[in-house]
This record gives sequence, C-alpha cells and structure tokens, in this order.
Amino acid sequence: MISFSEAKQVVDHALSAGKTALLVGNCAVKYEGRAASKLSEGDRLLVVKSDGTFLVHQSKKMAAINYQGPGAVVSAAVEQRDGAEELVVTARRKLPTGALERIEVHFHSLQFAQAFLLKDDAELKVFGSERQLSDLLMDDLNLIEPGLRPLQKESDVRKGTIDILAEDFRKRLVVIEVKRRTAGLDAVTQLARYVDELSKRKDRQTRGILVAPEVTPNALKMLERGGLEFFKLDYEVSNPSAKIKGLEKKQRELSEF
Amino acid sequence: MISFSEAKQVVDHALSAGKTALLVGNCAVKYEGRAASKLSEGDRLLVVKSDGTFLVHQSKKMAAINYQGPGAVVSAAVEQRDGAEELVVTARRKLPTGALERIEVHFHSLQFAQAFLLKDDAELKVFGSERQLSDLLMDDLNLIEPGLRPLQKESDVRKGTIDILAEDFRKRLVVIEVKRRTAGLDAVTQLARYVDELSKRKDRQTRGILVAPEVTPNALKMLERGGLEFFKLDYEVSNPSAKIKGLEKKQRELSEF
DNA sequence: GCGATCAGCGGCACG
DNA sequence: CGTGCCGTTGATCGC
Repeated sequence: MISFSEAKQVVDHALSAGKTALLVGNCAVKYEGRAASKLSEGDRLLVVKSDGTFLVHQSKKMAAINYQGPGAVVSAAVEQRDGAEELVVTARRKLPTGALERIEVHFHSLQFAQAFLLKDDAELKVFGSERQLSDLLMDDLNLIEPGLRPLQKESDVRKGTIDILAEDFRKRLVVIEVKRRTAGLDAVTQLARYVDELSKRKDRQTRGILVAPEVTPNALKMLERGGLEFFKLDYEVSNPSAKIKGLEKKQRELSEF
Repeated sequence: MISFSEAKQVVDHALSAGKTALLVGNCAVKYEGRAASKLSEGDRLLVVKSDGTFLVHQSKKMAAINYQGPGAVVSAAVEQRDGAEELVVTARRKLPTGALERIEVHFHSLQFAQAFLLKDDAELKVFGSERQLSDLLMDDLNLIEPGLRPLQKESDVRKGTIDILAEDFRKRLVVIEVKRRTAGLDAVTQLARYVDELSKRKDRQTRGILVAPEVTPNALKMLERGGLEFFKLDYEVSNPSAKIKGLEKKQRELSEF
C-alpha cells in the first residue's frame, strides 16, 4: 500500500523530470470532452507519459478505457471526499475546437506508484504497409496488366487521394486503389468516388481497379455493378521489403464495352 | 535492477494467477504477422494483461508501439545471445486466417517487474455516441423537418446499415446518416451509397440527409452535386443523456425538382 | 464466424 | 491548422 501523498509526489516528480509514472490502484474515472463517460470503482493501471499522454487500462482488452493524448496537462492532488481521502489525478487538454477536455481519476487506494525514466530514441520500422505495397506495384504495373503505365502516385483529386494513377494500352485512365487486407464496401466506394471524379473532369474513358488480397462478396457485387475491376494481390511481409508473392487477375475489364 | 530470472518468475506468476504484469527496461522488439516490424534498443514499458493482451509502450504517444490483442499466448524465457543473457518475452496469436502472429521483446536490462491483481467488474458508460444521437433524433424527427416520420432504425441494406430510415410528408423515402463529428467525404460517400441502393430497390423517390455538427467544404460540395442534403446538428454531451442543443437546417431539399 | 461500421478513434502526410 | 486516409487499426453489433 502506498500513501496518497507519496503517490502525488511520484506524479509530480515524473512530470517535472520527464519521467513516466505508473500507478496501480482502485479508482473511479470521469471524462468529459468530445463525449462524456463514467467508470465506477475498480482496480486499474494509470500510465502518465512525459509528453502528457494519459492512459487508464483495465485488466482486459487492448484499448485504454479512458485516455488523453500528448499535450495533456496532468496534475495530482490529495482531496477529501465524503470524509475520506482520495488521490485525484487530472488530465486537461484543449481541443482543436477550443473546447476543454478533462479526465479525472479518483483513486481510493493504491497498490503501487513509481516513476521511470524511459530513454528511447528508436523508431519503429514497419514492413508491409499499404504505402510499401503501392510502391512495389508502381515499379511493375505489368503485374496487374500488360501495357499498364504509371502516370502518378498519390495524386490528390478534389474527392480524395488516388493511390496510383495509370494509363492502359488504349490510353484509358486507370485508377488503382490498393488495400493491404480484405477490401470491403468502403474500399469500393472510395474507388468509385475517384473514378467518378476523374471521368467527369478529364474527358476520357476511365477504369478503376481495386487491388487487394481479398474482397468481400458484397464489395465484389458492387464493383461489378459499377463496372469496376478486382485484382487479387498476394504478398509476403518480410524484411527488408514486402514481397509480392503471387498475382492473379480475377476479373478483366468488366467495363469493356 | 531486477534479475532476468526474477522477472521471468513475475511473468509466469502473473500468467498463472490471472494478474497483470508490468515490466520496465531496455529492450528491442520484433514483430511478424499481419505486417512485420523491428524496433531497436530503448527503454519501454511492457504490459501483459490477464487476457493475453500485450502492450509495448514508448515514452511518448498514446498508441502502443507494438502490441497483441486478447487471446495471445505469452511466455518468458532467459536466453543467451552474443554471450550475454537476456529476457525474452513472447506473445503468440493465431490470426483469423489461420496464420501466426508473434511479438518478441528482448530485454537487455530491467528497471522493474511486478505483477498486480486488477479486480474490476465495472463497465464504461459513454454519453454522446452516434447511436445515442441517432436514438434521440429518432424520438423527434420533426427537429430535422416537419412531417418527417420514422420508418425503421438501423435498417440493413445489402450495402451496409442505414442509421435512420424515414418518410417525408410527400411519402418519399429519406435516408438519414448521423455523424457525431465533422462529416467528411467518407460520410457523404456512405450516404450516397445507401440512397443509391434504396432508390434502385424500392421504386420510389429517395432523399438523403447528412446530419452532423459540421461538414467539410469538399464534402458539402459533393453533397450538393449528388442532390443530397445537410442538416447541422448541435448537441451537448452530458450525463445522463446527450442533449440536442440547437438545430439548424442548412440546406433544404436540394433535390427538390 | 464474417461483414460492416463506429471510435472521445490515433497517427501521418500534404495542402 | 484542416482534410483525407491508413492502421498489425480495435471494438461492437448484427447476420
């Protein structure tokens, strides 16, 4: 058992020394900001990082049950409530809109409180991102279809950002949307939006190809109905670069007419 | 400083006793699964929850730098590497696809390792969710437009789930998409998809209204071009229920013709 | 279980 | 800054 005043000192020290504070104890949590929430008593872990990040974790699930992002101003105070003492740790943050956001963690008892210096300059290197897949495809669009030539990557249209813009052997525009996992309705809608925009702006025939390892049945139907195409893409995540493993054209030129 | 064997015992004990283990120390992290990643040496916090949740946190940012969800099988072992000892904590998980996913955290030194029992039956109550806003609107669609009558809530069409389906005074179908924050292109695309589907399935004139506190300029343009409508919704998050504060019809019946 | 969508999404990159 | 969109998204709800 740790006393509230000790714990307060731990938090204060962490804040002033650029350390990360860990508190474990029984607490209730109130939040008000973009939404509002209440969490009644229970044992939880509170993480206060040196950048203001504030995380309340329960014993299950990945996501923090209450949180505040970098930039939050954290403070701790020992208070009286119903004749009993409690430690209140508060995180305040100003939203982009100007409104205030606040979390209060009310500790009724503490199992643990300590501050740690976390020296860390390393950055995560990820392999297998959509961006990387897109780059690889860009290098050899012939994998998708012979005669396909790249025009532009990540081109911004009014309605969003097109992953790859290309031109087929008949000089038709080809919009390519890449997904690193099973593509659903949202992916098709996105692609349709781009194709729609481009075919209206440029006065030119425009095709749309969805490239993904899988596609849901509904999404495939919607593709077909919209005259769009699907290209199955298999890849392997590996170091140092994702490898495109197998490629299979599932449907060719549905819109050919 | 904690010894590796002590730390291993802490993790083992936590796993068998349904506790949450916290480890702080210098480590490198490898991940391979849906994607792959490498993180070189640095001081981090490792959280191992009783449901298998596995979180590696750096000293900044909200999101865990490496993680594994509930159901992961965690193990700890003291190993030799380049003539030096290290503690390797591993989380394995089978993906829905059947493939394996694995994280390895290689600790080179430890500041701290301890297991905590987190008793917690409480559930978070959130106010101001989209669902709640939708319910409130459903209770009084006249706020949006006089004569609007609810037909169905959360009705599933093949292409997704419509928030609110209603009928206006002229017996036209009205699809209402509710957003709790600034609506962007995606929201408009979603609404357009539903309206499109419904107007084709039922042989009936169909309107679409996007209800949100704000809308981005691009999204508004796309709404207009698609003959869809926007209704500005102001609400207040508060306990016990979100309150709809002010309502303002920004554009009426763009599709009236 | 898969599919679709929401989330106080978070984070990033680009205008 | 906002806007758009990816994410090892996670979490939820409905089928």
